[in-house]
Amino acid sequence: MKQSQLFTKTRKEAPADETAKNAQLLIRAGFVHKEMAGVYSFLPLGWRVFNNISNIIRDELNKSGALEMHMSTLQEKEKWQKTDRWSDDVVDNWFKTKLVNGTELGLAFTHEEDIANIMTNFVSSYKDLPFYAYHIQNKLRNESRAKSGVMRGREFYMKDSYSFSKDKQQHEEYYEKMKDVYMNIFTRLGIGEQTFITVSNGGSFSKYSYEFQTVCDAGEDVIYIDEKSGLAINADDWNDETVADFGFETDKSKLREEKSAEVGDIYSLGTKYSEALGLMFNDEEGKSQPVVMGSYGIGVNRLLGVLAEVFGDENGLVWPESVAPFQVHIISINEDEKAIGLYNELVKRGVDVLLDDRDARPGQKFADSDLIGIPHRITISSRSLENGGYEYKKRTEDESKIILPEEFNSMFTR
RNA sequence: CGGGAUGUGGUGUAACGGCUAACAUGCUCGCUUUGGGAGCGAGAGACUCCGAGUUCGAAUCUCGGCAUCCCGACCA
Repeated sequence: MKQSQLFTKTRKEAPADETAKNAQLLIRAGFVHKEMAGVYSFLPLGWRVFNNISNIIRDELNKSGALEMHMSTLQEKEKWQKTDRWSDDVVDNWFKTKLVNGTELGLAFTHEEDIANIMTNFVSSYKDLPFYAYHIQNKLRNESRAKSGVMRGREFYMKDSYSFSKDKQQHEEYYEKMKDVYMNIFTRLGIGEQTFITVSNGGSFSKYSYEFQTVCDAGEDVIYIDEKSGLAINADDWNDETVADFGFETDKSKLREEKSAEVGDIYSLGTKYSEALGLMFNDEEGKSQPVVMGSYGIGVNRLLGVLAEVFGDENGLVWPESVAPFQVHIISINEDEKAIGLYNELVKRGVDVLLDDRDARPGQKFADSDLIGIPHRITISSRSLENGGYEYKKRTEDESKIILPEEFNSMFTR
């Protein structure tokens, strides 16, 4: 894409009402627009990153055997009454609305009820199990307090997967596999090093569940990391029994304490939803049994915020290669012809390139490039050409070097 | 939902109860400039969040509302 066509602009200063680093950088660089507290729109650059994150998640989930689908945001009251989650006394963050005829509807804050109900149409035998589905879509929660920029909003995006199994054992197989699938995702997103599988309480369904916590100053959680096992425990769930069950060091001070942001979680749901919504199958003996369910979430926009938090520096955003809005930023300094030539060549090779062809001064182009945070920068100027080629610099490095045009042939493969 | 704070051109800030609400940045035009957010000049851009009240006089004080941020509670 040519930057002269990019309608968003960078800003020198962040709005005074944003204190979170992620929101400050994302707004300054033109990735998101704040609609209201806890509600952000994605602008072209931000949406590219969002989709790159989504696609990595998709890829890994598809490999795990899950199938992507999409559910509705408008939800019928009746389904939620079956699990006793309609009442505002039980779930206090519903957004509810009405049809013109007065029928009450809810705007989905999660989708367990919906998917369990949908699957009643397709499950009747143990031979239908197991199977896995997922969706990536917005969820609406009437949070009493939005905070941390794009990391905790009232409208946000989640990837949620659901597993449907005939028994606990079958369920455990996929559940355990998801730990690896999730860590693969976070590794590909560039935060594998700082993301820890974290023991948490399992709610009413099972004794324990697992969260995926990324070490991050802007996080809302505190975790204790056992460096030896690589496993962490959520500070909220620190108790003698859990510590013993997982063999954690009993002396808290010997563990590494970090602030962290929850980027994913995996839950065993048991048969709570299947029983309530009638998601049953006939087992080998022809006896009716409830399906054993699991749910597995990843916060997509939260990840985008976490990446901005974890990698952003004093000059702006620093995107990992795997999710950057573009792989290469070409900056032309009065050498548009040569720059367009390289641009066309790279585009032909399938590289995502942003070409700064604006009529702007070099200083501004460099500053904008740093702020936007594309991993590779190529400067084409009379100076670089005199030195025999193009000037190349990584966003994460301070020094640039001259690279000959032909050397680019082997570079920039995502 | 409890507690605290703040609302002034697009953005960031200033202004004692008293002149035509100031400065920077961004934007437009002209000239000059061209390797780290250029310089000079000329412009456009505000019912000071909304509504009441106090006062001769309100951006400024009081009350109410709305909005935003922060701490806490909540986070299926």
